[in-house]
Amino acid sequence: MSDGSMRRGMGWSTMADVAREAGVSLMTVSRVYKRPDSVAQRTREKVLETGRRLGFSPNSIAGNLASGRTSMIGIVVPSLRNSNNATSIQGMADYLRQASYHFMIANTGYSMEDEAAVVKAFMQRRPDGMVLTGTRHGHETIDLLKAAHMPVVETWETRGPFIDMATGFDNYEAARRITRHLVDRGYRTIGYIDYPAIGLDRYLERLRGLKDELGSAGLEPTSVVSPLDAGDLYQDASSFRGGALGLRKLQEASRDIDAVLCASDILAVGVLFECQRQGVRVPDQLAVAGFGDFEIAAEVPPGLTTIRTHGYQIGWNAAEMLVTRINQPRAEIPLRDVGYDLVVRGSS
Amino acid sequence: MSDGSMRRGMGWSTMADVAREAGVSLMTVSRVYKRPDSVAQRTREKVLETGRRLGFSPNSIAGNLASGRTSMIGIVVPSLRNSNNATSIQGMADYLRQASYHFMIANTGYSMEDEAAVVKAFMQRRPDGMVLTGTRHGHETIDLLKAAHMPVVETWETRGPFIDMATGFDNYEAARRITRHLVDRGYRTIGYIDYPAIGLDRYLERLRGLKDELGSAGLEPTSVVSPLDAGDLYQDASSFRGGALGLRKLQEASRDIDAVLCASDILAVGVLFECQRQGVRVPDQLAVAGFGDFEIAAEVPPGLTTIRTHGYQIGWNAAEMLVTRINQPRAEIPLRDVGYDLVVRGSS
DNA sequence: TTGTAAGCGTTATCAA
DNA sequence: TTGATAACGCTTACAA
Repeated sequence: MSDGSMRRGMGWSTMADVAREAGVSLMTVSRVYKRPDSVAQRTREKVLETGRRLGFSPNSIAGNLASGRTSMIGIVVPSLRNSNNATSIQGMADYLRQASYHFMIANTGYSMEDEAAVVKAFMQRRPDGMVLTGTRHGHETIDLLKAAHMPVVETWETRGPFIDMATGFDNYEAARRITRHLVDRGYRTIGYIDYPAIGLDRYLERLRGLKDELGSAGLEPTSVVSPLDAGDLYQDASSFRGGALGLRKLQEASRDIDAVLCASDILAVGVLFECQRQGVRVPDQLAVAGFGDFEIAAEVPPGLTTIRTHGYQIGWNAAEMLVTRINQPRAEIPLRDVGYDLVVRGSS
Repeated sequence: MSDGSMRRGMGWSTMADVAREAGVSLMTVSRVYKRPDSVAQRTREKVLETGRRLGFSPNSIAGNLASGRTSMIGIVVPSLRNSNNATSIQGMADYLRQASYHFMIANTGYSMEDEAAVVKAFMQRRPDGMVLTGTRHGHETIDLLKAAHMPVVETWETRGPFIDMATGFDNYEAARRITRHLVDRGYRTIGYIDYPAIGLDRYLERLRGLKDELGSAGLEPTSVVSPLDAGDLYQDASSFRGGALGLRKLQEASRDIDAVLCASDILAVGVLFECQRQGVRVPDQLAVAGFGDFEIAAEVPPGLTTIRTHGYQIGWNAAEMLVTRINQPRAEIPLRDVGYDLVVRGSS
């Protein structure tokens, strides 16, 4: 910051100030900060030195307006507290950072109306791309994004239709896989604790996978409970308790359950805790399995059998696909399936 | 989107398009979208209807440039995966949303150089305010923010000096409080497992509090270990393992430890898991205490004694202070101490 | 209540 | 390699 360079609202010096001080044209200053190589070294150094002296910081808002590009991504997630999301957000953050993009982020609280509102609000800032969680969205949201030709990546699922691009894994197959594991291990009466949020496709897919797999094994359909409860949903963090609650519900529903599959590791760990309190031995009296392979799954005794998802990779992919498409608007970018892994531990 | 309204880079209609179609001036359209009440109802309806028809969405980039305000906040955190941060981020998100602000967020990976780079990059987008985590920052960062007269809130600590505003709690006193609890319970040889990241003031404060409290109780200084390990630090999530590792280090250092205090609940839960694996009874053979009161603290058997921090409130406060200051640049906004609570559970 | 004029600080474009 | 000029789409300030 300096002398006579104060302007209106802010106290920033501008390119014009630097240009005048350095005795070059506005455009030269612009070039120095945007594509330094396109300016002669002597000129560049003079300009940079002047810029430093004036405390100049390029105003990207102005640049955005002039160029029509913002280098900004909008990210929409159901919750900011969900550690699953956190991992994929970190993946996006890491990719975007090295690509010189920033991102704004908002949560919808699992509500489609809120999602629509967020997307609409984000659009006014003209992001270069947008990342959504899941594949189920309101018509308004979809129409808006499509009409604007906004590059969009939907995450965590691989079953379309998609607005534009997608990366994730097959929740249905993953659920079948871990169910098959339980069946192979000899468990016959498998309870399911659903995610405490309604209507998310990826959780519906998991449940469907479980049911189909049990069906093809000739087993009775499972007993399904959900610890759904407004408080839980809003807090989102409170899912250990949800798992404990779910186990109790299952126990009420039928006494002879020998395994419990949970829609997430957090729920499953809650089940393990409840078993410990009840003196139920895992896996002898009850097997437990989760979904996600969060860090705790490996650490909680006796180790939680689960499906490892690749959240970080999903985030990284999403960002990479977006940036690719931004730079090559006509590129056809196919679905990226990051897969999943069955991880067997002591709980089964 | 419509007919002849396609423009340069983007395909958006502009206020000028709407104005022409609706037969009013540009300013009237602007007013309709910014302060609807300042326009006659008939006019307003006509403009809105036209806007809808043209798929008009106000370009806030242009608005920002003209008005010198962005309604954008920059948030800088050490890690996006840390659930402690997640809670306070949610607090900010909730406040900012109702105040019609958006935010961009970036993580520094606990590095001051990265923090400086992030702050510098954010500044180019001219946010209306900035939130930093902690109170220790590089000179460059501090000078930049001060020179720009950027409203800034530092979070999670209450000991200055501050760049501008701050909200948090007294980590030193909180650590003394929970240490006193352990001492009162009769524990005499208290080990400490430090946070696996170096030089963060709030963790240094916690350790200092522990030492001072032990000192005034006339007890031997504690045995301190840190599960520090590059992998842990980078992943940040891997702290359950850090707790287990820390316990083993403590056990090697001295056999007669009867209590362990941890710099975070995650570490403490890792200790509980390790105790379970080793067959160590908690709290009979070893008491365990954490810091944070994450959801798991209440759920893990036998319940974790800990310090409840008010992360959501910290986030909410930070956002509120920022918005207040933005609207009243000369307002003196004092430190907001959200306090802490000792929560005693079965582990002690 | 509505309109006119003058920027806001950059970048695209074309020319030198 | 550098420069002149015209946008970019909106808001502020003032006028009617």
